[in-house]
Amino acid sequence: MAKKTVEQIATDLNLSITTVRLVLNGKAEYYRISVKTQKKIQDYVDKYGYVINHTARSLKLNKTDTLGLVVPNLSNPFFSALAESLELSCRHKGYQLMICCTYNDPNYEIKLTSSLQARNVDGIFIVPANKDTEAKHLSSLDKPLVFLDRNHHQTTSAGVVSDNKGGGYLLTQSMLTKVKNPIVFFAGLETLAPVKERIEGYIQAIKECGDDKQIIVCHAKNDSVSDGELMISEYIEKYNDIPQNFIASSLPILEGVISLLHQRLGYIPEHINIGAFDEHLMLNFLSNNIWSIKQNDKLIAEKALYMMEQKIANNDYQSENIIVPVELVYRLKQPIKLN
DNA sequence: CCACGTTTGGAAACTTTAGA
DNA sequence: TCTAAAGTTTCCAAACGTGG
Repeated sequence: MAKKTVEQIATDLNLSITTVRLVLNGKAEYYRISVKTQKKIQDYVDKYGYVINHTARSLKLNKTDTLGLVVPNLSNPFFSALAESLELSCRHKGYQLMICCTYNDPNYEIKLTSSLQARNVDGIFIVPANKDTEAKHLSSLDKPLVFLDRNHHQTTSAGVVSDNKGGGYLLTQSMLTKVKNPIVFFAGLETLAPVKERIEGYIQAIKECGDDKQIIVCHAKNDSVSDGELMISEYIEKYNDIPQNFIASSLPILEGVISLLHQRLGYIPEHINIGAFDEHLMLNFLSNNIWSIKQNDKLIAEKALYMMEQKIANNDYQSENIIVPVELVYRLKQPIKLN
């Protein structure tokens, strides 16, 4: 069946385009279109259907009711959770969200954002790869921008991030109450602001504990499972031992670390104390003591969308950087009681 | 310079009402 | 009953950005 345009309906019913449009857009009451006419149009639509042409609408209105989201990837569960929360928030407010992945390629990130702009999205949420790409977006895009997850401290930018330093501090401090040996920090890419901040929190907590504990930070090339594996195999080679306590700066890194331990040993030693950034239900199924920092993706999404709406509504909206609190989740294994 | 399909402000066309 | 005013319903034409 050929799709019907407003014009087609108007022609077939001997009405004007405007009248049909008003009824279709629910403005019939306001413009007091007669019930007879309304019914005529309604019956026609019930029979043949009508799908609005958003391209034409956008052409006229110069807005698409579409927002863009640029994230590094969706395999990191934090980003998929964030994308999902944002998608739900957007849907709730009548926006369609276009989700794009950079796969950690800064050049591709630039291409994606300008491509979104070319498609006339009303605004773009970006998880920027680094300070340079963030600056580039700010200077070359003229759409409202809201940065997520990473704060590179640009004065003019709007952003929503988690309290990463606080999270690192909280996590380390809590582990220290239970742990004797040093805690190793397995970190993703060092240039990423959240990683840096989490390490700062870790170092501060260790310094404050006064036990003269060692600070050990290992860096991976990237925030990926394979680089996590590589990082711990280098650690094992260097220290000729597996770490007794460690913190992973992201879930992909954690996956890499425990996956390599599993490959090498055939199991994950239960005595290892694990600290993780980003919460995941599957952590329930490890037999270790586990502390994890849960980011509030829902709140991040809500704040970010609110900010975006402010920016869309008026150009001189005062940009701000919001820091969203995190939550510590722990799973301390109780010894099994027999009898 | 038109075509695409929609939105928009302004106005035409028609109907009802009030007053004489 | 007639007329003008008021109220109601519908329509017109231009514009949006880009490719052919």
